[in-house]
Amino acid sequence: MPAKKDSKYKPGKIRGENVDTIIDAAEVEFATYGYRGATMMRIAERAQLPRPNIHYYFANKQALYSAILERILERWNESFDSISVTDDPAEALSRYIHAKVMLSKTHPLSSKIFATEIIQGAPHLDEYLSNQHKLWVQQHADVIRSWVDQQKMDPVDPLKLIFLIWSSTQHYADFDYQILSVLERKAYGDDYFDSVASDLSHIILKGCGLTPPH
Amino acid sequence: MPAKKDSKYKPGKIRGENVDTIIDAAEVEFATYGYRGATMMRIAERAQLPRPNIHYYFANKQALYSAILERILERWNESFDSISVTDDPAEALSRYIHAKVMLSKTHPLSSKIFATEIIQGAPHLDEYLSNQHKLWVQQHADVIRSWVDQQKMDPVDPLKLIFLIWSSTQHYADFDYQILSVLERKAYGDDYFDSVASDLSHIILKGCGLTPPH
DNA sequence: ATATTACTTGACACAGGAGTCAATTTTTCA
DNA sequence: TGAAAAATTGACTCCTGTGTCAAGTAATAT
Repeated sequence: MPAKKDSKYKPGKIRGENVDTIIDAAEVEFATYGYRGATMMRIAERAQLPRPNIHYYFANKQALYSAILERILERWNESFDSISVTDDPAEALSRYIHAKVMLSKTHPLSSKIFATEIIQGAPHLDEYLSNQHKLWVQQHADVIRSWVDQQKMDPVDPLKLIFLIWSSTQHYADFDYQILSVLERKAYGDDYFDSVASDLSHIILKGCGLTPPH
Repeated sequence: MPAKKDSKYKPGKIRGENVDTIIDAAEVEFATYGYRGATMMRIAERAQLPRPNIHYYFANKQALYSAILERILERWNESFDSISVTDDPAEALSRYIHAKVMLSKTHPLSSKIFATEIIQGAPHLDEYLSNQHKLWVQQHADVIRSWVDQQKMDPVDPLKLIFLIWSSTQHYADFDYQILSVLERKAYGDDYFDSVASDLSHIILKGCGLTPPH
């Protein structure tokens, strides 16, 4: 186990850099092969480090994977200011959709790792799903329900609306290969995600009886 | 290589049964661990057959996986009657959404395997994506475009509408663990998928300026 | 009944991958 | 500059998983 506690020596500039390099390499690997399919060997190659060096920073594959999941969940939490009962639904939903689409743009690997994890039964996210995550959903569903009660929008099922937003926005990160194949492109264009956000907002908001802001 | 050509002996009742058992077992395994993470050993255990027996029917892991992908694509193709320019958009889209939701209900494992395959870069579906699949999408996008041109619906981007329908419907198969965790259930209720189909239809059709049929 | 083919299965060889360790080099700071 | 901690890395062990093979048993057709 590498140093982490009190020591009169610098805990690490090198450490920080290497940890980042390793995590970046591992994200690609885990997104491409899933947890079981990923190998420490390929992660080491991608990071351009000898394999034992990876084990110097992360005791084992599981620890490395956990570190990555943690980083993903942190980002998720940071990225979303909560919505509230007094918000304008059109405004709030539109912003949320935009934020989710931008996450797909900026962190597609995170989205893929998370998606794979869920598809495969969330073996490493059980606890998160049934605690933090469930709470988040319930709170936000409550807000949507209150908007419905205030007749600010059509009587849609709040959970299904949340699932609709998640699925349609994450799709552009998770299924990028399929989409790019259809588009006959190698990569998304510069402002493709902007158009996705605005098109999705249009359909979803209008579908809920709301008028997209400005 | 097992017999397949002319032989005066029965090619196999036993064969048929075993192949089915193996494929069923393998679907669970591939959906749960992805191609690389899956092991022939666990597939054999699930199928309750000795491992070499699996190799008697499928030369190797790749062959078994290919057989499964093929079966999935066949089902996909069977399940969808094409839509056409003269169809009523509301009718046609609503039917398509319903059909896709029902595929999520009846074949969640197929959906997960397909999703994982795409997320990981479609290494085994390259050819399908850039041929058959691309054609299908282009044809259907053309129909939607013609509906737009005929002013039968709002001027939505046909591709983004197709992606929206795919993502929102497949989500209930692929992300079942997440959804069930939020719903605090062990499995979907009997008519949950019906409500999904109708709620999604409502939002998406209305979002495109259409009125849901009946 | 028997020859022929289909199917079964234990035992093996081999490769890939995880994790360890000890010896060494580099960095740090007093 | 030198002692201590951090970081690197080659070499090793052990395990899991794939695919093969040969010797067997069961099914089938004449």
